[in-house]
Amino acid sequence: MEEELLREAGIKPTAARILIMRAMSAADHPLSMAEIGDALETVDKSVISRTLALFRAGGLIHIIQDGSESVRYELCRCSHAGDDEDLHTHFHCECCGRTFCLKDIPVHVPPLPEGFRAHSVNYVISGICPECLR
Amino acid sequence: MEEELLREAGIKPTAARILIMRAMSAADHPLSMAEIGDALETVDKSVISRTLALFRAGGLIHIIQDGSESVRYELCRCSHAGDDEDLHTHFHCECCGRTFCLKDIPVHVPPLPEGFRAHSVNYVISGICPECLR
DNA sequence: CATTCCGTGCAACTGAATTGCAAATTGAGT
DNA sequence: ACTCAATTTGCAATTCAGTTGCACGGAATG
Repeated sequence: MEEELLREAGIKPTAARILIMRAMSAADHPLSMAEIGDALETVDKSVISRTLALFRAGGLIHIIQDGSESVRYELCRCSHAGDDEDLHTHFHCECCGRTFCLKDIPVHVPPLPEGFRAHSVNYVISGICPECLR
Repeated sequence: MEEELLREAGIKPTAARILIMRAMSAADHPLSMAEIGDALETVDKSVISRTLALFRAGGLIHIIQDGSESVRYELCRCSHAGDDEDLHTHFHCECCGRTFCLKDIPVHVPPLPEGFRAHSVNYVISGICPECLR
């Protein structure tokens, strides 16, 4: 339940925060700030902005840059242990603008050159989705 | 030489365009619009914006979203054949903000589910670079 | 040489996101 | 339950990157 998750992350579970969390877990794909705003008309975008920053600091969500104008946010499914990414691939449709989670395609993190320390990965494939293709 | 490249792409090689091209090939990492602007103080940002759009349409450059506030652009090294990405990995340092090209690490494009058509790939690893780590 | 086209640079605009601040809400202590 | 301090919320104003409108100027064309 949403309240639990927030408490675990040390975040006070207020009404707005629960709503935002719920909207994100209801969606089957990463949401932009604007999309969250549309889904939750009672919540101001400034609150969404601050809440997402908070969630991110708490390791509850991560960011995806899919090539659309705005950044998208997605709940972490993995246990959050510093490294904050769910390692699956995303697909961004250049035609309809939607972003899909390709849960079955894992991201493989290659061995990095000496001295680099990896923290997260952004792996997005752009192209045309089945619906737009037909 | 820069002029050649532009002509090949069907782009008239004007002074500003050659300067921008040169700045990009001089850099060993992808540049943001702002960085190009800093390097070329005589060229207006509107010109840079329009030029980058032109280069992109001509398949000369591609985009990288590395998690920093702004998008970065990089010259394509590969022959440009519709699919416009150089398939190597990038590393973005969360500390100093620089973006490195990991030329030796190829991006492997996985087989996609039925009906998806891939066009380009954005593969960026974020973390801490060797210099910031010490 | 005249005319048209295109590139350039300034200024104004756009849109996403953030910040300042006052009002509302929360929850801790009594 | 009641009060008070601290936090959260929502509005308005701001910021900032990037883009667009437009007029000037130089290059290409006939």
